[in-house]
Amino acid sequence: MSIAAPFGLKIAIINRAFRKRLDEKAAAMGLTAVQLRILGSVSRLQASGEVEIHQNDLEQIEHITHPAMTKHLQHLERKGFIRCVPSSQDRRYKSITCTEQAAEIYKLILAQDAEVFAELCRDLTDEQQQTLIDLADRIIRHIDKE
Amino acid sequence: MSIAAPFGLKIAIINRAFRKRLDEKAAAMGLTAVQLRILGSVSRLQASGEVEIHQNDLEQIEHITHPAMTKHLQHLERKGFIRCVPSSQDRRYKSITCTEQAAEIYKLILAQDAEVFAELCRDLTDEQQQTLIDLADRIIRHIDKE
DNA sequence: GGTATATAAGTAACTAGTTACTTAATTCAG
DNA sequence: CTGAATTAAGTAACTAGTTACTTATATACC
Repeated sequence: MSIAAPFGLKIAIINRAFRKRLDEKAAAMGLTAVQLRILGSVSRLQASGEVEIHQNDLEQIEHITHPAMTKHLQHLERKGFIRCVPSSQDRRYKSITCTEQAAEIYKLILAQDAEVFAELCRDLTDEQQQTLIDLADRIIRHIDKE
Repeated sequence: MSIAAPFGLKIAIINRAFRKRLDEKAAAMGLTAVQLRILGSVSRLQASGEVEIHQNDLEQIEHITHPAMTKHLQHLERKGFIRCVPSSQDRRYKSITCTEQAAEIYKLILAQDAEVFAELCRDLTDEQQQTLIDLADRIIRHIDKE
């Protein structure tokens, strides 16, 4: 039944399955999958010594549009995971920082994402899993070219 | 940048890119990508001689939850693409039929999905494209097992 | 026949995403 | 130095998806 389906549907099905499983793990922190992933990116950039993190940067990393990211950051700020202040250099930018409780969260999100991946791809060999990742990367590179 | 990203993010990025492109094609008929896909499933079931099509069946095919499907069908009915009547056998079910204008739409959605697939996977060989489809099918089979 | 259970569908309230538009700060041309 | 173009962020209104709950019909057991 799923086998004859259009590819767009297959991607949508896998995407929903992935998010559902990650949502369950993220709920333990009072977050959703997407919020946790964004928080992870802030955490990683901060740990890597980035001078200032802007909403703009996160939009490019997550491939999310402006209004969506605005809402995610408002949720994260309201829950006390991040803090946003206008940049002193250019007051159009807002400078985003993690609070202490979120400092090393990027390790957690990476681990949990890997768990869900392993769960969904249990029927695939290690080699097939790596092939899948490579193919996905190639498609994303193509998307980024445009 | 995308290369080091968690796999869940990669799937989400590809899913959004796919839906955006399909949305643009579907807009020519006054529909969204998801609505067009559901209409295609109704059309295909009807053409294959299914006795009665229920909301239930469509939810399983599309892997969509009940409330989401309820809204999609309401949109499709309001726009005149489908018609819903209570089944005479069991009045809990609603029996869904395409109007004439939607009769062979499943061919259109298949063609447009294939176009978007080809566009996104332009940098992949035919063999790699087939591998991708096979791996996706295997993951979906695993999801269905649960 | 009458009550308990199961099942199809609908509703409420929420997060996630989109396009189109507005606001505010900066930059650059004259 | 002023005014136009650029750019970061926010808002409005919408579709898409979720969980949790309600309603209504049908079945099954007594």
